[in-house]
Formats: sequence, C-alpha cells, structure tokens
Amino acid sequence: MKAENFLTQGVTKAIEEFYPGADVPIEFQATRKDFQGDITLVVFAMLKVIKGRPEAIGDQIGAYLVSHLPEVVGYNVVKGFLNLILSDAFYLSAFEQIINEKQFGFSERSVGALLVEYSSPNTNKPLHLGHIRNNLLGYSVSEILKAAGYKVYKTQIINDRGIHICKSMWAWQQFGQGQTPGSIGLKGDKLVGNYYVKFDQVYKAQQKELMDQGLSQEQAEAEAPAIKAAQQMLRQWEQGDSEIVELWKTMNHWVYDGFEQTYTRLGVDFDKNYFESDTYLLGKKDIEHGLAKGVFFQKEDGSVWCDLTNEGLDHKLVLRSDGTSVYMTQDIGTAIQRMSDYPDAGGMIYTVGNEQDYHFKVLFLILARLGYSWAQHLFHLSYGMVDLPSGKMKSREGTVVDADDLIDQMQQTAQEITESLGKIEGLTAEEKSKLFKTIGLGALKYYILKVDPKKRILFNPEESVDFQGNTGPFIQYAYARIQSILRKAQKEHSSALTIKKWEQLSLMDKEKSLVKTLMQYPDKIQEAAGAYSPALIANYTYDLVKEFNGFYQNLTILGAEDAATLSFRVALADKVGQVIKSSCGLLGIEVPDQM
RNA sequence: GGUCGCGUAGCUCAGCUGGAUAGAGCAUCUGCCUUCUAAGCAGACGGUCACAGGUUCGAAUCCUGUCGCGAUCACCA
Repeated sequence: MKAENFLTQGVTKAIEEFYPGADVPIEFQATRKDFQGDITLVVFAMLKVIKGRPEAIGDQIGAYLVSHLPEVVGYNVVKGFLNLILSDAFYLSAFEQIINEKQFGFSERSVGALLVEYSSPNTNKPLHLGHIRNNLLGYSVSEILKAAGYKVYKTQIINDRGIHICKSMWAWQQFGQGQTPGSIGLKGDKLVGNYYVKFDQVYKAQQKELMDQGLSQEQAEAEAPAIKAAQQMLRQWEQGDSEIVELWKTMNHWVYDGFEQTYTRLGVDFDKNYFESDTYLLGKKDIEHGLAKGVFFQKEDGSVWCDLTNEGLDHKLVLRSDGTSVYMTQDIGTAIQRMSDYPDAGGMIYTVGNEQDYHFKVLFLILARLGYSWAQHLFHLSYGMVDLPSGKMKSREGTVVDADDLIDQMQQTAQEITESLGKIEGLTAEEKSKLFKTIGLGALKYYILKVDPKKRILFNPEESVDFQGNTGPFIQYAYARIQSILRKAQKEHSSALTIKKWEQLSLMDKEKSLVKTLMQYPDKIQEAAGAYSPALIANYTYDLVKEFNGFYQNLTILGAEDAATLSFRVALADKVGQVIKSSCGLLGIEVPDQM
C-alpha cells in the first residue's frame, strides 16, 4: 500500500475533525534529504481554504496522525511543511509486498492496444546515427508502453520506391559490373549506398559539363543524362517493366538483409513492415470522400486542398492538379489502412524527427476532420536531431556517422577498457566477446536515451561515449556487483537466507531510503508511458543505482550481525538488481552477470 | 516574416502537474582498494536557472515581451 493512500485518508479525517466542511487540497512530496522525515505534507496548499498559521495547522495534523495512524511514528514542522516519519513496520510490509510480485512495476491491467512506428528508412543508403536515435526511442517507448499495460504493435514503413531508389539502381547498372554483396563481401545496404553516392558524383559532373556549355544551373539539373535516366527508370517501374522491377527487387533485398543485421545488433525488431511501394497509391480515395464531405476544396486547376487557416495554419495541398498524390496523401491513406489492419488499436505513435512537426500536426488535424475517432489518439514522438560538432550530418559531404561503424567502435572501446581492468580473466573468448558487445551497446543506448527526446543531441564521435558516471556501464556494473553478492551469499550463507522473519528488524536510513525508491517504480513506468519518455526510466535507474552504491559501500551486506538482517539485506540487493534489470530491459539494454 | 521547439555550473544533462538552501556526471582538487568487483564510494570547488516584466504566501517551473540557437512554412519525401 502506498503511503499517500492511507495518509490522505488520515489527513482528510483530521481536517474533518478540526475544520469541518473544509475541502482542502492534500499534497504530498518526498521529504528533502536535509530534513528528518519520510514524506512531507505541504500545508501551504491548504491555506487558501483554511485560515491560520501554517506551523500551527501542521502541528495539529501531525499530532493527529501520530495518535491515529500506527504507520506514523513522528513528525516535525518546518514553515509550511509537515514532515512525517513512518515506521519500520510500514517499510518492511511494503517491501514484502514488492518482493512477492513477479513483474514488479509492470501493470497487470490491459489498457488497450497501440501501434508504434519507428525507423522508417530509405532503401538507398545505410542506417546512420540519426536512425539509431529513432530506433532506440521507438523500441524503448514500445517496451515502456507494454509495461504500462498496452498491447503494442511495432511497425516500420520502408521507403522503397521513388526517384532516389532509381538513382542507385541506375548507377549500379552503369558501373556495378555485376557486383553483389556476396561477390565483394560487403553488406547490401552499404553496397547500394555506394552507388547512390556514385550517382550523385556522376550527376554533378554532368551538370558541370552542361553549365560549361552555357546552360543555367536549373537547366543543367534538369537535362543531365543521369537524372533523365533515373526518371525514365521510375516511369518504367511504375508501368511494371519486368526487368526494372526485377532489378529493384534484387537491390532492395540486398538492403533489407543489411538492415536486418543492423537491427539485430541494435536489438530492435518489428511486428509488421509496411512498404511504400504497396501504400503509395493509398489515400486518393480518402481524399475523394473528404472532398464530398466538404473537408477539402478543389481549385480551378483541379488540385485539392485543406483549409487550416482557422487553426492558425495555412492551406495544405493533398492532391496535385494532375491527380497524383503527395506525401500527405500517402500518410492519410496509410494511417487509415493501418487502423483497419489493427482494429483493436486505439491509436498510433509516430517516431519521427522534429523537422516534421508541422507535417504531423496537419496530418492529425485532417484525420480528425475526416471523422476518425482514433485521430484523437495519434501522437508524434518527435525527437531532436543528432548533430555533430561540425554541424549537421550530410551524406553528400561524407559526415554521416554510420550505424554499424559506431557500434563497432563502441564495442572496441568497451573491450579496451574492460581488458585494462583485468577482472574477467576467467571468461571464455566467447563470453568475453558477448560482454564487450553488451557494454558497448549499453553505453551507446544509455547515452542516447537518457536525454529528453525533444532536445537535440550533440554527438562527438571522438570523445565517443562515457563509461563513468551517469552511463550505461555504470548501471551494468552495479548489476554485475549485485550478482556477485548473490552468488557469494548463496555459497556461504545459504542457510541464513531462508530466514524471512523481518518484523523485528530496525531499519537504517539507507535501507528505508532504498525501499522508498523501489516503491516509486510502478509510478515511474506509468509516468514514462504517459510522457513517452525513456529518459525518465533512465534517470530513475541511475538514481536507484546511486542509492544502492551508497548502501553497498557503507554497509556490509554479507557481514550483517544476525541472520535476519543478512537475509533482508540480500533480499533488498536482489530486488534492486531485478529492478535494474527490468528497467534496463525497458531501455533495450542488456545487463551482464559479471564485468 | 508567421508558427513550433530549445536556452539551468567550464562541458554533458536532471529538475513531474508552481514549494524548503536549484541537483547529478565529466573536468579540477582531497581522502578511501589486508573485509561482498575502485567502471566504485565520501568530500571540496563551481549557478544572476538567457534577459525584462507579470501572476502569488511562494517561480528554473505558469503568462507576456526581448535576445540567441534550431526546425518548419514546396504541386519534395
């Protein structure tokens, strides 16, 4: 039972007794470290309803609670703050309740289903640092939502068609000499990416040549043979030209294989993939319906628009004058399609960078106007760009941080640090390599997830990611130490561990404080789910570990003076370990038994 | 120019729907490895919460304005 619940009842009764009829706000907060007490009633908030000195009111309520509630054993009043001291018995029973829960903190109620979209790559280039942030966020938010009781369908839309795909296809046809990922031993996404770059080089050179012949920049861009060839390919693809479609399929599959490897390394997965080649024609019918319903209007040239001026926005094109669709058209159609694919889903979360804030604002408005009830439950999980010290990542300038390279680099660093510490000599080569992966990825994931999604991240590849302080490895290390304690306790004190009679124990402040922090875990998960914020979980976990480290360093866990204390402390360490593991799970971070 | 977001210690970040003396890590300095893993712990140093007003018992937090940074406002995706 949470302290707030019975305390609120107690305070309500006290108010009824002293100030009958007064409807006062009852507000609790954690007691600050420098004051004595466990939980604090903010008396200030009551002053609007009850007249009087806050100290006197606090005193009155405090005395009432001590005499009426067994859990409250003392109080003190500082200005408008009533600090309450709770009994050891309360903490012990709260802890016992916690350790008996299988999936502590995870909601058992089912509260509906949601679709989460993330990643959504183009098939013309490999995944980079920006995708990593997207993937980690989307995956983690999915896990957090599951923990909060949602059924989650993870999905991505693969942008597998369009002029940009044709560019790499054309370049490969011209210069590829039949190369395949297998023939040159290169990941498929890298191979295709190289030809995308190759296209750009050739295209640029042709433009320059044409401009030297006197054409304007614009003319040169339009007339260069390379772009004309790519455009021709796109037309052929749209007409279903079998040779082009075959080439397209082959090259896309190379890319999918490459992506799959990267996703596996990152530990992310999807329940369903949508392909733009299947969905790009969707939406036109919905526009027609909307036009009939008066949601849209048509201009003389035939183009269709949505008037959003009364929302403070402008007119938005939803269908070109030639009747072809734009990005918005597709997104309208895809959203409707998905919600009919997953009838139990009550809403959708789009993990997409903040440069598309405007797009999603408009998309959600249009879907609402089209009359879909689920449009109220669409959320754009908007995140800031990942910038480098040199500025934005630009693929054409070669300043992109490649996802695979970055993961390699992190694992390399993890290996160097781990080996220099020399604590894992007993492990096999296989175990070691798994450990380096776990630590390297843990560092990378935590580094990215601990910051508020909407803030931009400045990523310095040279300084890379820390392994000390508020980092993934710090948390993993705490977990590994706890496992070491448990192993040792099992070996040397197993008989004492069966003793579970803790009622007589008198708890130390550190122990109470740890139990208190553990008790907040379920609320944290709900809060993180409501805010779609892995950062909340990350920071909670860090606080818990800091708290545990203080406990760990200053109390001897295994050297406890009696068997009951020993069993309690080991159980506490064990539970802290479990919570660390489960919240790392919410962040997609693995946790090693030894490091 | 319109709209949206951000601005907290030298650096990287916490700070929830307003509450006590604004917190961590890195960096710098001081202690702690015969006792459960020192990737750790304890401590010192470091702040006009961009700036100016307002709301109130109380503002880093809410409102208005200013400045700085970023994004966006395509018959591109």
